[in-house]
Formats: sequence, structure tokens, C-alpha cells
Amino acid sequence: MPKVSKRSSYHHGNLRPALKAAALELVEEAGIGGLNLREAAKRLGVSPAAPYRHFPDKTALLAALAEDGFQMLLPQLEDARGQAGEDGFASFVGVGLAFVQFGTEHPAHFRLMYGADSPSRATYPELANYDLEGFRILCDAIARAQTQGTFRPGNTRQMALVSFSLVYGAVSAFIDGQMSRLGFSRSEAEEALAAGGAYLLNGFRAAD
Amino acid sequence: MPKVSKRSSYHHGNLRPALKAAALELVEEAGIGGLNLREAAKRLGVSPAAPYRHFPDKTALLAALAEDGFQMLLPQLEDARGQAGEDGFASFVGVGLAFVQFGTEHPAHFRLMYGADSPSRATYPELANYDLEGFRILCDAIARAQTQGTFRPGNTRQMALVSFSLVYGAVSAFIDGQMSRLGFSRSEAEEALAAGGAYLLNGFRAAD
DNA sequence: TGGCCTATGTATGCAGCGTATACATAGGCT
DNA sequence: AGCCTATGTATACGCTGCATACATAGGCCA
Repeated sequence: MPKVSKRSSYHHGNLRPALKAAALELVEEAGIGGLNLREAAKRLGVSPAAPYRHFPDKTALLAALAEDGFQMLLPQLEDARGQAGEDGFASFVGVGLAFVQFGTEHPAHFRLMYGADSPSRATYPELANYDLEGFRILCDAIARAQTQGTFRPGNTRQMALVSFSLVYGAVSAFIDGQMSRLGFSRSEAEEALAAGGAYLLNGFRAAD
Repeated sequence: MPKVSKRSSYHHGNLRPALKAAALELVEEAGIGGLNLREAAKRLGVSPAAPYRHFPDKTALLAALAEDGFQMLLPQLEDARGQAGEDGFASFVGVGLAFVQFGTEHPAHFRLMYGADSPSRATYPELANYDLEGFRILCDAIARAQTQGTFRPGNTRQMALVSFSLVYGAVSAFIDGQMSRLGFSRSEAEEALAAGGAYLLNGFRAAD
């Protein structure tokens, strides 16, 4: 088995990760639909059929990228929660902000993880666990804020789903281009979300 | 110019709307990426090149569908606002609910109107007006609620953008399949959004 | 040390797709 | 009646995903 070599000839030596990187670039340039394996292979100087030695099909490559994305995101969410210490409200806000930050910084990964064209969970069951894990982190933060009396009582999962919708919508609007279609620059949109979001979140606070 | 005829032979007689309908079906079945003109033509019994007499390319067909979507949605938003009478808060809620209802009932149109693969506004400038028009309806409802003292004062556009993110995220989560990936059935998700959304919106209320 | 095994590449080809071009038809107008 | 134009068809090209058969080279064992 060849180690990481600089393409002596014939064998690339590091094709699988190189393919993922090239594919990610293509997705960033042209969207999920814009990815094509032949172009990725060409950029790496290998034949059009070479990718099929490492991925059974195109979707498998996308699924691998989605998994990479989750493995980047979930620790960031955990970190955000951890840095807030015991404070449930701060954890909640931190997790939400970390989610939005990840989405805007890694739009290609985000779409592959959550978008309509994300690989089917029926075909790639490992992705399903990541979905649930992220939501669990969010639920935990809300539950803690409720226990601490910062958040009003109420069905935690319901509150988490609404919170998720908010941050998911924000990221989607950014990367779908809807923010700019509405006339918001990146920084204007961030400012608006911070200001308006701060108002909205008061609706979750305990009454007293 | 032939009127609406039942395909005597050769000429279809009604191909343009028939193509839109067939294309919409395909998008509903397989997503925007799953649409292909040859299949649409085959279903209508015409040759693969026939669609090009009515649309310069595939994207033009998608843009026409997106425009149809806006022409369905915007009156519904206006209606929702109108049915709430002068009450700004009720208008706001009504507009939001109408938006979510439209998105879940017409996912294919919704994606074509708002998704990442929506036709470029640079190529189809008429779509840009629809974007802004919908947002204006939302802003108006918020502004009225502020004038009436139901909503707190604050930057209306910012509050509208956060509101938009919430409903956009809810619709996107539905039609991207994220709701079901998180273990929510359609009705459970609707219930959660109604309950959690009602909490959240209190954050927009005036303080007194 | 030499030869085989397997991982990883290449060559080639097929089918499906968007789409361009040239040709066919039919219905309305002069 | 006959021409014009809108709207269809026939055909072909290039690009794409992917399957199959072949090539190469590095590691392992005799």
C-alpha cells in the first residue's frame, strides 16, 4: 500500500482525500448539481474512471463530504455549549450562533448535510445519527435553561424545533442567496439577525 | 394560431402550459435536479426538441414556474393580511402562516422561487421584484403592529428579516426532509411550530 | 531475491441528457 | 389558392455517470 506520495507516475497515491477536496471545490463553485466526477478527476490528472476505485458512485462521495461536515460541526456545537459553562441560556445562544457561523463558513458542507439534495438517510444510515446528535445538543441547552429558571417551562423539543427553524432559515437564506435578493449585505443581515433575534428570544424567557 | 385542440396530430396545440405542468410534476417527483426536458417531452408525446420552441432552455422553463409560484403566493399573502383587517399583529401572524402553508403545499414552486437552484435574478430580473414584494408585505404588517403599539419599537426591516428566517427555515426544514430526519411527523412539526412560535413571538410584543 | 497478489490506476464504450440545426406540417391571412 | 409563420420532427454532438476489461506497481512470502 503506497503512502502519501507525490504522484511518482501512474498511481496518484492519495486520490481519495484529493477527490473529496476537489469535489468540495466544485460544489462551492457550482452547487451540488454542478459537481461532476469527470471534472474532479481531470483537475487531479487522473482518468475519468479513477474515482470509482474509491467511491461506488457520485452520491457516496457526497455522503462522505456530508459526514466530514458533521464531524466538523458537532464538536463546534459541543465547544460552544461547553464554553458557556453551566449557563443554559448562554449555551443556547452559543450553540445557535455556532450553527449559523458554521453554515455560512461552510456552505457546501452545510447543503450536503441538510439540504434537499443531501444523500438519503436510507442509503447512508450513519448520517441519521449526526442529525439527531446536533438536535440533542440544542435540546440539552434549552432543558438546562428551563431547569435554571431562565427559560419558561414548556415542551423542550417543540421549543428546540422552533429554534432550529430560526437558525436553519437564517443559514439557508444566506447560502441560498435570499439575503442578498432582499437587499441585505452580509454584515447588514448579520446585524439584523443579532438585533431581531435578541428581541425574539425574549419570548422564551421565564415570565417573572 | 391553433386554439386549444386535442392533438389532432403533429402539432400538440397546447404545449407550453402542458410542458410547465409536466415539468412541475417531475420537480415534485425528483427535485429540481431531477427535471429533464426529454422525459417531460416524452410524457406529452412530443419529440425531445419540441420544448425548445417554447423555452430557450431548461432554466427558462424553471423561471416560468418560479414566476407562476410568485403569482400564486403573493395574492395569498395579501389576502392573509387583508383578512386580519386593521390588526397589525394578526396580519403579521396571518402572513407568516400563509407563507408556511404555501411552502408546504407547493414545495416544488417554493424551491424554484427561493432555493439555491432558483433561476438567477441576473438572468430573470422580473423575479427580483417578486422577492421584494413579498418582503414588503411582511414589513408592512410589522410596521402596522408597531404603530398600533402591539409590537415593540425597533428597526422594522431587521425584525422582518428575523421573522422571514423563521418561516423560511420552517418551510425549508419541511421540504428538505429535516423535520422527518429529526423524528417529527408532519402534524407533530406543525404543532411544535405553532406552540413554540407563539412563545417566541412574545419577544416582539411591546413591553407594557 | 524474485515472483505473485491486490490495490489502484487507465482505456474504452454505452446510455441519458441538454441543445443546435435542418426539415416537415398545418392553420390563418392575403 | 397559396404563402407565411408557428410549431412540430429528425438527427446529431458533446458532456456526464458509470460499467467492464486491462495495466501497473508496491508489499509480501517463498
